[in-house]
Amino acid sequence: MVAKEALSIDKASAALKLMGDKTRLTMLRILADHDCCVCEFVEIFNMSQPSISQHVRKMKDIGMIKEQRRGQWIMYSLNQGFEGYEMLQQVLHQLPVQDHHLEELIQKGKRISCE
Amino acid sequence: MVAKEALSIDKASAALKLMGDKTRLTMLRILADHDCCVCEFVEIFNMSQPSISQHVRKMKDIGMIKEQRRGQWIMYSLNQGFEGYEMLQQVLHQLPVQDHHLEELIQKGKRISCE
DNA sequence: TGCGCATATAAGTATATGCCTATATACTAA
DNA sequence: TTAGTATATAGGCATATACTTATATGCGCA
Repeated sequence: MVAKEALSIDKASAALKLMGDKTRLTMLRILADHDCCVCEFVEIFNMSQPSISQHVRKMKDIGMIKEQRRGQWIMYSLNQGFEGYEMLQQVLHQLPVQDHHLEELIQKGKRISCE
Repeated sequence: MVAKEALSIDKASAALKLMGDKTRLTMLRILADHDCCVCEFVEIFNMSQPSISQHVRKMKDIGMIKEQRRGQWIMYSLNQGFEGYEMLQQVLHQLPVQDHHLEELIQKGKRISCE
């Protein structure tokens, strides 16, 4: 069994800085259970689409999340290949499940499911 | 066995924001192994004393670290009673040990040990 | 008391962050 | 091609952050 490489302070602090924003942390907690697209986050956070897009971009830029286009939508998910993925998971598992946001979305008929 | 209370998003993001700074994260990683005083951090980070003092204050203000006066010095340590203590520990354990900073300090004869 | 060391606070400044509106790009479907 | 929807980018603005220097406070000891 190979010893686990420690995460550098630089990389960890960059990841933690992004996690240190309430909006992004909530997004990440949601993504821990379900993939989401930008327009769902816009509904959930009641925030402008460009704001959401910028939060998402920052997380994508450091490899924390990844995107996959599905037709018109781009679905975002946690990137299991992210170097800080284990740390991220450990943090997210200490946080309350955020399913109520998705349930609201479903009630409003706004949940995207591109099958 | 009582189920562990989840940490609120608000409290977690406040803690993560503080951890998201390279200087503070390194301080915390050091404190995971050894108590330190402000003047030691000043040596280690080669930064002005007020800067260090302000970093320390932010972490103290949210209860992440605690202080104990020992004569002339104030020793800082991780606060085991901090609500996010477990999360903090999990993050810190993913980071490389920072003992080299203390070893440099000892070589320079600047390590404080108030016995 | 008064000096020296450790730490804290105040005030100023440059940069970073997070939001907005306006606009551009990408895809779908008529 | 054109309209409609989803997302990204650009630019601007207000606030937050991280540093600095100057000064105040707290403690130990002669």
